[in-house]
Amino acid sequence: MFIKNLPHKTVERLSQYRRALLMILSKEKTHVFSHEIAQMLHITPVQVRRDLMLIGYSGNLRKGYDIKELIELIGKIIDSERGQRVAVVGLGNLGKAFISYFKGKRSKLSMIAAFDINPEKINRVFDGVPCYHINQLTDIIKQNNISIGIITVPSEQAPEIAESLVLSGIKGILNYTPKPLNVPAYVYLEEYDMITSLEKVAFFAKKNDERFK
Amino acid sequence: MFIKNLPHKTVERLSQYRRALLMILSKEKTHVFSHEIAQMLHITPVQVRRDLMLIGYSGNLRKGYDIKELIELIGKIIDSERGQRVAVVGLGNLGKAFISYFKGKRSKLSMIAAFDINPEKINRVFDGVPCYHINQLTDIIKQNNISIGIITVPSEQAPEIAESLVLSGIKGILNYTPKPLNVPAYVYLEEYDMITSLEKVAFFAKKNDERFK
DNA sequence: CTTTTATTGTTTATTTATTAACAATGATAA
DNA sequence: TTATCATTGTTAATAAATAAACAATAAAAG
Repeated sequence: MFIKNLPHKTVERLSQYRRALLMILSKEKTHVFSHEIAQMLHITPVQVRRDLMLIGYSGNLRKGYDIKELIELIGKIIDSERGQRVAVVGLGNLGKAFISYFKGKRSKLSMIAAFDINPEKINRVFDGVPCYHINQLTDIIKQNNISIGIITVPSEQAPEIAESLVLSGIKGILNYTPKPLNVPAYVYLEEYDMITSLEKVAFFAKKNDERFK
Repeated sequence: MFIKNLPHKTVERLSQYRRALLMILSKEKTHVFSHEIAQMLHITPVQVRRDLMLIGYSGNLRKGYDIKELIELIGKIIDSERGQRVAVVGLGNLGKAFISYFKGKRSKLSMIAAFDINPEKINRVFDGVPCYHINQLTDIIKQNNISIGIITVPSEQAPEIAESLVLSGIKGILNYTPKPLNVPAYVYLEEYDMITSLEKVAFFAKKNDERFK
């Protein structure tokens, strides 16, 4: 399904809507109102309705949105029809955390491989994901048509890993190291640094505190 | 130091500027141009200059910005003068990742305590951080005047942990579970979900790929 | 049958964030 | 001394994101 130029933030929220909807799906409810979704995610009902408008979904005036239908539609929009395969590079704590957290999550993404240099980890399986030596990276990625790479290695090694990933034909990179990477324009890059997040929380917590006291 | 209403994004970038500046500080350079900072972080030089304008920092027309001075000024603005203490709740892979990643990072934030329910972890020290049982959470937080909490427990437990943190007087929470939390307005809450990030990368990687092929 | 109510869908307004434009500066070279 | 150059600092313009406003609708109540 094709919708032109969905805003970045809307894409992010669609993923969150789906997650939230899956959580309440079990609870024998079949429909949900925009303000209920909004409350779950700390946003406004207008925001929700606007996003749903953008993806062309219509709810029922009296009952709200059909949960199952909406989950399905979001999938049609944000998932790739043929699925996408993912690899984690770096099986330290963060890499392991990602894999175990990913485990059992539905969706069209499948975690295919992990890479490390530690001999104790290589050729073992972690939460269903086999670990290979980093020097097999290109081969495994090409063979399995893996299109997304998650970088969780020590930051010094991040640039060379990124380069290998790009050369192996990866399409998107999620970088969890504090080292900003350079990749060609045809590779989508997202960077996240935990310390930056923490410092942001610290700043606004301090500020908030001053405001409320 | 006080600057009124620094934009959210600017605060985030200030933290990144500092990180980047600390990285190049060693390299015997004393000054840096806006376009150099920009290149490191994949943003525009104007963005950098604008942010620095907002915090009232002036560079040298010919030499650029004094790296040490700028690092110091950013510290005065985003750090709390008296420092802030941090605790991690949940010592699984993600909690451990956070602690080990945090280790050795300067800044006015100090990691004081970790909490878990696993007896094998309790009363041990991880990367310099002592682990306590969760039922000691309130006591330890109050005793040590901890103001920031990071939640890395399984998502079902997140709401009760958040509640305990709030009752213990925490000022800011960084939630890494996919369960959105509710906290009073005087507590600053930041939520991050790895799967959402991954789905976003998957979406834009797919889109990018179509555009470039 | 009419009014009230709660909701959706959409347009318009506002706010926030980014980018463009350009004057001012002062070192360097002509 | 004068012109050239690369840079900063700031204002103005644009774009992206959010929120407000409100008509349309259909169920329920009177």
